Amino acid sequence: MKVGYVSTNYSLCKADSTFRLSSLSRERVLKTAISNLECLKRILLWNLDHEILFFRISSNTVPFASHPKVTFDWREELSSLLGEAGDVVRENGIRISMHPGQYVVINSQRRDVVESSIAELRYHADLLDAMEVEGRIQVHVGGSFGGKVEALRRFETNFSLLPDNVKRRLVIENDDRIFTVKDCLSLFTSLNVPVVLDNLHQSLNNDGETFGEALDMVRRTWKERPMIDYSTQEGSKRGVHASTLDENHFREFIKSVDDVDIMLEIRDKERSALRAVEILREMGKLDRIKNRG
DNA sequence: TGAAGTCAAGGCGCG
DNA sequence: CGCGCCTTGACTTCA
Repeated sequence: MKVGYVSTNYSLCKADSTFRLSSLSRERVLKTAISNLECLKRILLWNLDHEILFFRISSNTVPFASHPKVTFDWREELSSLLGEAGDVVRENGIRISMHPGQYVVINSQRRDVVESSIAELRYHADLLDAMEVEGRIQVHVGGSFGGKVEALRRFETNFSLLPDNVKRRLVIENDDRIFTVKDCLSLFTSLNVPVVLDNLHQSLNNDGETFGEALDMVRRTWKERPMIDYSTQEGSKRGVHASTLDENHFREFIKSVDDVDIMLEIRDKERSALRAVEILREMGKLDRIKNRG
């Protein structure tokens, strides 16, 4: 199994810097993106030294890349840095995901929202294409306007509008209020899109199945090893991610799963990832680094 | 330099 | 019907 964390590394550098739309300029986008990509490469190398082989790249890497005001070719300008980061990923068997924000709503009933969602997804896929890596792009189903059945149908309809490089990379995650694992599985049946299982969301929003049953079901949607999101809740605040790894919970959790890669959605990022690596190693469940025996 | 004010975007729940 | 919430909240301006 591999363990990963999200977007940036607090002890190393910031890979998710952005700025205000009001200060948008070609120079500002490039300056920030260069700094984010240099940091990303440092993080990936640092992660290798610490046996962390899964990483979620920030959607902020190239700020405003999908905004209509960004008309220049950022891929061209950033190609060598994108290539360098991609080399680190490929040469070491690192697994990559991305998770666009709440404004990507594929099943929106508003045409303008669908269009901007497609643009944002295209940016994510283009970034991974430019890095020449096999990364997954993880989204939620979206809103429930008109009822869940209608909303799922709208997702299926709008899915056909996505560019091929997005379709190939897209995976769907169960959410904590509306769309359960079972709902996501119905989209796998119609669209062949794998399902990312989030344990915290599944515990808050399910159809009576256990976590183990949910995992068995989503496993069948993946050709490669399933990705799962792992978190626990911070106190009694519904859906709020823990500030740090609950080691006892994690240990028990790990006993119940095999053959998955685990993305930690824990707020202290690399700190918890280091602890999780230790625990997996202890339990003999940690993937070794490619080409290093 | 610290604090206050503002931020691209959607959708939902709550009052 | 308008507002706050999603977030280790962060950027930017103002004093």
